Amino acid sequence: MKVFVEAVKAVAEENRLRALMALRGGELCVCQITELLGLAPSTVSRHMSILSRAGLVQSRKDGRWVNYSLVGPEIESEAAETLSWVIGTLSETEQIGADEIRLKEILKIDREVLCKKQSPCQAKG
Amino acid sequence: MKVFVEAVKAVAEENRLRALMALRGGELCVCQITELLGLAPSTVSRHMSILSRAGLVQSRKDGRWVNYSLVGPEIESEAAETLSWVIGTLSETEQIGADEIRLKEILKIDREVLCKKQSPCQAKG
DNA sequence: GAAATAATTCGTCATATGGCCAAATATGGA
DNA sequence: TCCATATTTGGCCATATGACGAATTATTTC
Repeated sequence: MKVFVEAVKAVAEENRLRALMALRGGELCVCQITELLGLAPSTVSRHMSILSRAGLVQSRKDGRWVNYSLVGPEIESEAAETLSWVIGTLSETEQIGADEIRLKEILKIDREVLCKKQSPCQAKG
Repeated sequence: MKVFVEAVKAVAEENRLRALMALRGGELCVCQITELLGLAPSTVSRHMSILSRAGLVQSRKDGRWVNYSLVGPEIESEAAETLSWVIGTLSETEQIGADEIRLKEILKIDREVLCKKQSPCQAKG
């Protein structure tokens, strides 16, 4: 029950749902999700860690980047079931449709450029 | 999306999940759910109104009592889908099993007696 | 090793949530 | 009408949550 509740709580938030839906097309790094959601990178990181702790996504480190992806349905768990259900049920809303379009644009941008755009001057001076 | 998120938020709470599962056997009044969950009647009422606003349960007034029941799957809505999914997925946990047993005992008690037991002396003096 | 930088963690804030009690609102019965 | 009483609503409190910016960590590159 605890595990199930944790998974349901994880998907009971609009920005996290949008992130999950965006991941349908394959893994994304934090800065790409950040760009899509229009939140601070730290906020997105926290959201992704909540999804990860709940067992809905997994992360893969790639140099300085961390890529998140959906757990596959072959992982038999309440989390994975929750994930497939959410994806199957939510599929087409206005918000998600708009996100799909914007994500395509975001994926055209080189990741380096995208990230720099977000923190144009981390060290000032 | 808003509707879906509201439904998911509604089921993302342990006591509300227990209430929903208890309603599988048919409608229950607030005092019966209160007895099962061991919370204050006002708290249970609030939980039920959250479930109701989200479209997962409906209420039927019967004299002084208010009976809540699950919305049927014939109501095609994201809320109803959420409900069937939760019920199908959560089905057997330790907590839910224990609740089933206790609910059987609770249903043996006359509703009048049960309610009086909960507020033994509303008006004092 | 030092600089750059993607991501995370920490500190803080505002708001939401879940709990209770007390008061208000129905409703049935005397 | 007045009383009893099942439920709801309002007030309050403690804790959880989501947001941000600042500081920290990890990793590549010079």
